[in-house]
Amino acid sequence: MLELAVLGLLNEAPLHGYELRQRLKATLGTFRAFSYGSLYPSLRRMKAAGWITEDEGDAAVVAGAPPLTGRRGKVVYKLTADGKERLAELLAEAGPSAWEDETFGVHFAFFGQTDPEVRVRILEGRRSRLEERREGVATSIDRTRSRLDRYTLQLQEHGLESVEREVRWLTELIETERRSATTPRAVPDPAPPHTTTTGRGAP
Amino acid sequence: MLELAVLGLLNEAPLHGYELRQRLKATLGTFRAFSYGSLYPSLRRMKAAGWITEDEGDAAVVAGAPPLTGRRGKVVYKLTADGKERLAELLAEAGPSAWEDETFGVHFAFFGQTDPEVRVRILEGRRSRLEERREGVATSIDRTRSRLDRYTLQLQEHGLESVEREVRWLTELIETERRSATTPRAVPDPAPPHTTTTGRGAP
DNA sequence: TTCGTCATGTAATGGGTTACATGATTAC
DNA sequence: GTAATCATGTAACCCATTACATGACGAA
Repeated sequence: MLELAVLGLLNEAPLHGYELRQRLKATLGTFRAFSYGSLYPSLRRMKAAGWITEDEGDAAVVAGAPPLTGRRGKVVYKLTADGKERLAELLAEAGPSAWEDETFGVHFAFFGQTDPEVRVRILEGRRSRLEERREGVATSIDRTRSRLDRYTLQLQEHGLESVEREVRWLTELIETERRSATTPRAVPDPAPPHTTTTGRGAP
Repeated sequence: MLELAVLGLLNEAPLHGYELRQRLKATLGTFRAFSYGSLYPSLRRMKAAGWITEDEGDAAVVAGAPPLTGRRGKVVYKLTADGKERLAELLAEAGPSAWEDETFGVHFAFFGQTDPEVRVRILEGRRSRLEERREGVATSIDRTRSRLDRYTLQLQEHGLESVEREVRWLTELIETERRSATTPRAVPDPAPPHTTTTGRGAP
């Protein structure tokens, strides 16, 4: 998880740990947050694995500065060739490991770096996963409605509506993906001639 | 978490492990699932703590059955007096431990056993927590909108809408709570005058 | 000079999961 | 009899969190 997120971000630009965490928050939004307590050890592991290297940052760049005792300047990390390979591998995953609750958001956040076909497969995988869940909850509600207490029922229904909402969202995304897939012209990147789909129109 | 859920369920009726897990699924719905790998050890701990006791279930009830070698009949658990006390303690919590993402659903599921004032405080706590988050995400989106890639933006907006939706839900719940608090008459159960959101219309 | 925030890190702990192992009971 | 599902449990692991410790740097 963190692995994909870090590799994905570093593939856009070299960053140091602190910065990385801010970007993580900004990129994943409500979806997930990571603490330094997991970030730094993770960076260490990834460095050991040869996926990233430390690139001297600001602090050390001060040229002939006296040999700093502690040497605690910023440590800027960047991807190695192996790291890019590893990232490609992670981005190519199109199974449950990409569409389960804990992982989907991170994979989605890096769809910009993901193969279009993989994107669609992940979106569809998640959608059918959620559809199953919707059926399960819906029948569970129907079976037990009368016995359920007021609050439990409310919780079930809110959950059900959340799932339904996400299914609709996914369906829209899938349609958009298909349209741009069958229209290989244009759509080279997010900023096409005019505003395109960026539109936050009425629901 | 599991602790509250288990105590809450056992307070409604004695159950054995397997049953407990089914009920857990049915009660928490989309919100959370627990595996046996956490359930059974948890039961063992709670037994050691004196909150629950094993009550002979079906298998052992078979009267003068020959001394079963393994003796692996169902083990029905029930609350002890200490367990009820512990449950009351957990249900009285009205701080972050009750309204954070991971915990709120479980607390909400047992609102039926929770003091009305605590209910409102938890609902309000969660709502203001979510409102903060909403502000954070909203400004983050505005600040970075132009730089964000298509998918990241989509993820942010979906997240934002989810948060806004939950805030509205909470607001409705809070109002309902207040109404029944100031109108001690009636309201012994769900059946409201108009169907509100219960509507599960055509697919 | 003191406060906030930038910046890096470790140790202890936590709360679960997966995979495995076992066996009883029920339905066909 | 055999498959499904009910039923209980353990061991190994995972991925993170919290709390702590340290220190540089800029602004008030």
